[in-house]
Amino acid sequence: MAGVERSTETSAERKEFNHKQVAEKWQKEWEEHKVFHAKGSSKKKFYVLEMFPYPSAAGLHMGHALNYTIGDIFTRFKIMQGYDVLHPMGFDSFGLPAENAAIKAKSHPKKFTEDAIKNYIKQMKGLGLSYDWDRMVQTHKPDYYKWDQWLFLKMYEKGLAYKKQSPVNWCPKCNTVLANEQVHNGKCWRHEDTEVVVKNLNQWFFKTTAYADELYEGLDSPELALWPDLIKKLQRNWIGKSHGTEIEFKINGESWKIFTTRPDTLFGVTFLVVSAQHPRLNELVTKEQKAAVDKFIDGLHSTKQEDIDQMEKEGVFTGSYAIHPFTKEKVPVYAGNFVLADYGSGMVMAVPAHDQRDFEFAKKYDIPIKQVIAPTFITDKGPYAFREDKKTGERVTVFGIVKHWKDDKYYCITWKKFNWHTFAGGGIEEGETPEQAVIREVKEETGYLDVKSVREVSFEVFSKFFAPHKDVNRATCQKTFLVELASEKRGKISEEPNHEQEGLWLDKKDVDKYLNIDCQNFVWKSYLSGGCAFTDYGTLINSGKFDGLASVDAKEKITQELLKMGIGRKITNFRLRDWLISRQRFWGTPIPIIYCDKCGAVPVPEKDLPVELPDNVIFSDVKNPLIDHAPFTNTTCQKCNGPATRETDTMDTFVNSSWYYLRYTDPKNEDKIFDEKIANEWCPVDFYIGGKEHACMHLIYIRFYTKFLRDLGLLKFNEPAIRLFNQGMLQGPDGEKMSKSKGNVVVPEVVSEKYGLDAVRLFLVSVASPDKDINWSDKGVEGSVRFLNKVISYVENVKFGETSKRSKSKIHSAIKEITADIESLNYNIATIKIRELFDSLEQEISKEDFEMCLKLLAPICPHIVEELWEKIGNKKFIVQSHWPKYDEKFIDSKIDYLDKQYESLRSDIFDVLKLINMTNPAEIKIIISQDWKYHFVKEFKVAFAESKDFKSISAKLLASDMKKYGQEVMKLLPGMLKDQSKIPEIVLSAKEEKDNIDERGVELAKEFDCAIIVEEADHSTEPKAKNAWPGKPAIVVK
RNA sequence: GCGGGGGUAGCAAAGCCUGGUCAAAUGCGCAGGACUUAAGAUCCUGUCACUUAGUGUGUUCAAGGGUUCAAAUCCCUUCCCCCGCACCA
Repeated sequence: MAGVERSTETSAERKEFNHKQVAEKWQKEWEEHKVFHAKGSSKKKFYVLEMFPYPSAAGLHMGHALNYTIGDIFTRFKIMQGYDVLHPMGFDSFGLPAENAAIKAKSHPKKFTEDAIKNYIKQMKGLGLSYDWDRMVQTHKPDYYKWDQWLFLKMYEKGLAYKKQSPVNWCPKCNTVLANEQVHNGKCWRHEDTEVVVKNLNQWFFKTTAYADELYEGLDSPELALWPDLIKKLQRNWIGKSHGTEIEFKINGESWKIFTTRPDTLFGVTFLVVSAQHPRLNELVTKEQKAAVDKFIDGLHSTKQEDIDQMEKEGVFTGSYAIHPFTKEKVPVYAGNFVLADYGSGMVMAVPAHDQRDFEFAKKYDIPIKQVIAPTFITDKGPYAFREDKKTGERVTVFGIVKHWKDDKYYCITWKKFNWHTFAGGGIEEGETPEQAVIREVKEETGYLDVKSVREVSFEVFSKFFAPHKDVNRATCQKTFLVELASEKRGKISEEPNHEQEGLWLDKKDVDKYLNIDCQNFVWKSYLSGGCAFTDYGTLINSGKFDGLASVDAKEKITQELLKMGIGRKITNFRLRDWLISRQRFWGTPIPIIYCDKCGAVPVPEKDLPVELPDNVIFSDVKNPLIDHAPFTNTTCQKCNGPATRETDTMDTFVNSSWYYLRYTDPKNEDKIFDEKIANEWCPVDFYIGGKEHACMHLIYIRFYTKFLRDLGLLKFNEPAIRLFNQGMLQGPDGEKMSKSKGNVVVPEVVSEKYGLDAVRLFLVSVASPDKDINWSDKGVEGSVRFLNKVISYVENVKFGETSKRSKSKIHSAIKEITADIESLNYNIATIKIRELFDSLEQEISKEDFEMCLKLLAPICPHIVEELWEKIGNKKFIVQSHWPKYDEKFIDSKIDYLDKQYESLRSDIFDVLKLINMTNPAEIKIIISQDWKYHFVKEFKVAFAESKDFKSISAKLLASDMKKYGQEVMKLLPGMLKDQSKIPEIVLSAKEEKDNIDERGVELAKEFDCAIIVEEADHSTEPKAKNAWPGKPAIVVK
């Protein structure tokens, strides 16, 4: 342990380069020179935004650091590219934790909040993040939430803010409303013995559903093209647009609506279910059923999620019947616990045959199940594929799943001629019932005579195929029965050409493998499962004039018919609900509404905003202190001047974060929420970074607000951000989420003190792609420290002069790749390339070229790089220098290839030395391949590109000058064809290869401490010379 | 149940979209060597297995199948892990 301890100390300090001082020095310099101030004057603007934090008392953690580093790197990159970058930070400072702390300490949440903010700012500044601090917003300040209230009034004006009854979690002991997070397993977080109850309270809502369609359709718009697909999918799901049909059922003469996405199953309706919470439920309950229904409703405990999850589908008959719009049959109406009151119309039609949930319900309450959709199998491949050009003959068939009299075995039949594996069965004859037919068929085909019982299993199934021997299509409707045998008593198999059939008994588990016809398999599975709903599409049966239609067509036709009858219409439904913004809490934006006995709810006039939270309140743990705070609540009505009281509910904190990105553009405006011109210049945000956990809340709300503000005429765009990025989570070294209880929390200050801030930054972005979760690793950071030390010592020893061609090529291709990698957020790849670049630098380099390298590292390790930048004699900040541009003319792929070749030569020499166990060779001879082989490879590649056939390639090659080397060529060819890795990607010439190795001769001689001789095979006397190959010289060690 | 993301060498993690240059970048770990009185640091080498005066062979990218001259990469099936949503009619 002691050794480890020492090692890190020395590694961080050995260069007499005090990381901490360097970091502080440059942070100060940047601040003094206002390096990160957005000017707003330039045309080339860029807006980088990270989701602002809730300032928790625990302070900034490493995960924040990762999140902000991602944005910081991008910001610096964009500044260097010459953009005027807006990169602000602020605080989402209303929220429960501060209020809870205040309750505990009998203090004010403002104090906790502002202390936490101070701490956050200090920490963030300590991380050297590139924020324009002059633009900070804090949502708990009246000059900010004033505009929340203003927006509320605007929504109220447009009818988008409204009040209605809604259930909330209520703790009877606390006598207060609880947030969802405060409910633990259905109990109050402070009273573990107290059940939370659901209470209906009058609550404020924002009508997000007014924009549901646009929010949904917008996901496909080009404006969100750069949002991650994942987020868009989550939102799509959340908004949940579904198309369906609304149908009216008459119940007791009244009209009741239901919503369905499957109007094609309408004829299968055997009951209706109304939500137990339906406001009009009572109208349906008859006197006789009242007691039962009341009992049922009392039995429903709460609407808490945990309970709902485990709840069985239950219901009770209301006593009323609905009239089926087509069949005019009476179908019973049930009240059920599984129907949502606020989705659709709070009532559903139940089709047990084709909906699993309805199926279970029907089984439980013994309600008839009526099949109206037949599973349909159309053979579309092979000789029996259904043919449009042939006539179709329809017939009804019966099949028997024949069960053994003793064992759990089933009788199956092979139709040799067709290679069909089926159960026994066939057509129905004149005058037969299906049961009679199946018994007859079974007897004929199996020979068994002693049938114990017959019962229909599975659905009627349709299949369509072509019968080649009859030259017609067959469309069959198949009924399936379980036929149980009583004994082995057997007669003659009488089916006519019985030599074409072969029957056998199969174990239950083998049947499905044996059957090779889809519809037979379907009925078998259906029999095994003991029955379940068939929920797929198929062909309509038992549906009057709609029989024979496919589901898809039937949906349309049935809806049309209902429309004609005036009792149905096509509608679109959304899962998205209106946004409940009321919070029975103190620490939030007060809702600017007053209540007057005479005038009701009256909005506070704009000129009286903000409605401020009072400072001198007394917190108790019982309820929102605003309620008893007379100076706040008592007011006068704007309309009648009579006495009135203020709304004491505050707004959900998501309200505050739904438009903050706009306020940053004009944070100090006292007259307006923001200046439209400025906001429209900066926005939408070019690059928005935050966690994916916000997919369905914050990111929906912020889109909603953007659209609302657009409709107020304040914005000229539809979506808040052009590009969205979801960073991964940083986990502890153990791969677990960091938490105090697990003791795996990594604190930014502590580690940057130990390893240096830039090393930590480098590590954070080099472990993995920033959108993946990563694990903290001390060892990993040490690796980053090592690399930075190398860079520092390189600068100490570098000789500025000429850059070699090789380095030049490397630098320019690095610039090209790294620029693209940073742009696309592949920071991890960028860091690897930066490491490779610095590792490849030679002692001598031109100053300009080295500066380009340094710039590439600047966004990731800004402090050290700034220091080195100064050290090599630069005045202006490196962040304000220009991002390097690559020049294609310096990039030489040949150099790369020669480098690779050289590397492999070195490693081959190592191999040989190791193999012959020689440590001090006297001489190493490197023999470059014969000249003709280069031609051979070149010509081979040409021939190979045309054809991969051995004969044609060899013919082509032997027709050329290669004929001279025919014997060798023919020896080499098969190998090259077999293993194409032997084909060099670039073929140079013997001379170029020799020059390359000659050039490196000194290096090699030094490395192996011996004489290096390079010669060409054509002039070599070594027998090994013949082994040489283009790109792979022969090696002889002495 | 629905939806999403994954499974790559001791570990972490690239590669997959756009198949060949992939026994697979890079970092960590580990081993050997150089330097050193020594340790640390640094540098070099190796790190799937076997084999050899050599650049070879074998078996690998969760498992199985398929497409292809060629598969970590494309298609199908199965298994496992993670994460969202959850009675949405």
